[in-house]
Amino acid sequence: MAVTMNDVARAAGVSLKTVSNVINNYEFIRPATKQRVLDAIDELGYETNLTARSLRSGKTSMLGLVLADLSIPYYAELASDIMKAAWARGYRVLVEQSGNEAEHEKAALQGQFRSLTDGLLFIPLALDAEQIIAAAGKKPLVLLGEFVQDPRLDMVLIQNQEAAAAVTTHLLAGGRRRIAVLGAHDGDEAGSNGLRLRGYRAALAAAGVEYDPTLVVPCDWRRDGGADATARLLDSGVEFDAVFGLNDALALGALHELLVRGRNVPEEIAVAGFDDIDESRFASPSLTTVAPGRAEIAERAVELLIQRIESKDAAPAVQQPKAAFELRVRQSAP
Amino acid sequence: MAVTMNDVARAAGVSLKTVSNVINNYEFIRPATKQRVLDAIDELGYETNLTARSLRSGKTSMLGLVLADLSIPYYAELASDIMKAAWARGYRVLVEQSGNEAEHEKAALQGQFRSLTDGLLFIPLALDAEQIIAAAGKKPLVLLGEFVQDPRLDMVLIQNQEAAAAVTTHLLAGGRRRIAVLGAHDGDEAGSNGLRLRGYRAALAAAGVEYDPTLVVPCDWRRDGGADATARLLDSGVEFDAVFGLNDALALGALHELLVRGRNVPEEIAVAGFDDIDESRFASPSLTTVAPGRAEIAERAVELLIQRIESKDAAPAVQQPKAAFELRVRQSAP
DNA sequence: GGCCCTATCTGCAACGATGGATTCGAACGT
DNA sequence: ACGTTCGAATCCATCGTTGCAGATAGGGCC
Repeated sequence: MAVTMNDVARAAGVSLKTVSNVINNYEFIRPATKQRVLDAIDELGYETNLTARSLRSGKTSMLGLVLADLSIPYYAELASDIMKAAWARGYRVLVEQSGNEAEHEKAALQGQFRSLTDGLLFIPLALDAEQIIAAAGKKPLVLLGEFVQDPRLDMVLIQNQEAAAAVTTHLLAGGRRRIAVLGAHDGDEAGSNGLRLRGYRAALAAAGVEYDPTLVVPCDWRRDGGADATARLLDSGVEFDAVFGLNDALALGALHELLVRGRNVPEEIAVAGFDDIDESRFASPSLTTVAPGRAEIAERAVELLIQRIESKDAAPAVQQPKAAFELRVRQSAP
Repeated sequence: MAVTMNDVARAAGVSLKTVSNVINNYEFIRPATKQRVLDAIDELGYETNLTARSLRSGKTSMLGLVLADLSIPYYAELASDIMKAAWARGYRVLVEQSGNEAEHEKAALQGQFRSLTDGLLFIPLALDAEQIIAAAGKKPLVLLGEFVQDPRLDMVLIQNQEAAAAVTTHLLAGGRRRIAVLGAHDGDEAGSNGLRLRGYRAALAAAGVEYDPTLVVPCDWRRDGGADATARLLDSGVEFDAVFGLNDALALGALHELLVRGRNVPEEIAVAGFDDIDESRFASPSLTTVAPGRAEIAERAVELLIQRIESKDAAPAVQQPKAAFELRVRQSAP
């Protein structure tokens, strides 16, 4: 049915191995022979069977990418960047959605599906460092951005704490003193929520503003989570003059709820987010946020993973410099 | 290095084939034997090598999905749905971004990468039916939603024309008479732009409103495309009392530009879109749009493709009923 | 001229699984 | 009692490539 190397070899009057050599750019082939093989390939419409190649060579040229859900804009945009970066280096990306559930994350780390990839990019949300190390197989693994550090794991970090502090400082500079935080729990330590909350507190402390736990509202990191949390906050009667969503979706949900309730943004209440997804630029009012260096993270993570795959030396996790972040001041918090 | 079936067989004291039989749930195996094999698998941490299985069985259990770019919310949400539908049926999805370029689409249809998948889901944007038929290989192929019909191809359609007509009719019912259209070219016929434009014209005609080509503004189907087009429209001095973005991104870009320019939405100018992406619900004002039945499309397309893969009969493209659409009336065009 | 080297091409054996035929008893029917 | 059937496990070939080791033939060197 399918055309194989054997068919090409027969058509070109050479051995199967020579066809293989041509395809793999083996150095010592007479130009005439090479041309004959290429012609035969063309004529028969031969295509390499990547499955067979993988089995024999032990490489799949695919990277796994585990994230919560593609319908979340930040992950979708990050996935897009990662796919482009991988593609440019001759790798494809197999995406797996964990739905933010520990079971799925664990399954993705161990699962059969790993035998289809040469390495894994992982955005952990439910698992902590210990669990990841326990569950991880022996193939290269690079963690992305959203996590606490651990010297035993390779990871590409964003400046969660510093960037969150920058946002908070910006809000403080605008005269805000009662800044609500959406998406964290008072006491969170690990994970991006913990780190961003820490940044918030550090900025408050630096400005001599007292930290008030009643301003910290836990919720899902999604638009409706942000809207609900804001509604609860308004209903509870807690006073606040700014909202910091720990990601843009939260901030946009909050923004929506505030406007629905007739609050003026930013005059009465300022709103800021974290991520700088494309949508934020076009919100009304446009959303002040911080860009964590998404493109850079994607590039670095892919680069690091491929390096681990291709060089056999299992070097211990090198401390990567963190990606540069950039505050984007827009209308919602000028 | 990796544990193979052979190792398991040795450990369990059975033949390699018996291990294979256990894994594939072969009916006639003594419970005791089965248990011994399972124990051995567990103990050795054996994992099936999917590459080898694919080579031998000729099936990869992967579906290809070609779309323009995951950073576009509609595609990201669709991809998410598709992956879930495929997953539920035991298939994985390998996403490929075409960037909306004919070359890339063609490459995706023919490329080596197809040897990694059992079939392809394809959202064509740059290629027309002829080109697709010419480029397509012999593996199953199902086209998604955004395209004109062709009896030679399998496809799952959305009601482009009807849904666009419904949006237009809604705007007309609100008293709007000068409805600008973003994202089409006067004269477009094929593709979703053509079909949606046709729906718009049909609705105008039904209401006895004259069609004015100066209200039709071509642009990229992205937020900034919509914003730019709106800016041009405003600058040109053409009068209009509503904007219909042929997708939500366009409408959201338009909404943003209108608000920046101080126009009242919806009092002065109503805005409506097409797709009902999650973001639209949370825009301010929230966006009136039409949901084309995304979940249904995803489900149907996956189902159809898998059916084609698993039943060898190459039945000619059955005319699928189109997915049901639903108008979502919100603040931007009440 | 004999020897080694280099360029060019070939053959064999894997990679790790599955399909199909086959073997070997034990149970069954008459 | 003996052929038949059926459950349970085994054996062999095979999927389409690539790695590694040959094989062959000119050419240059001494």
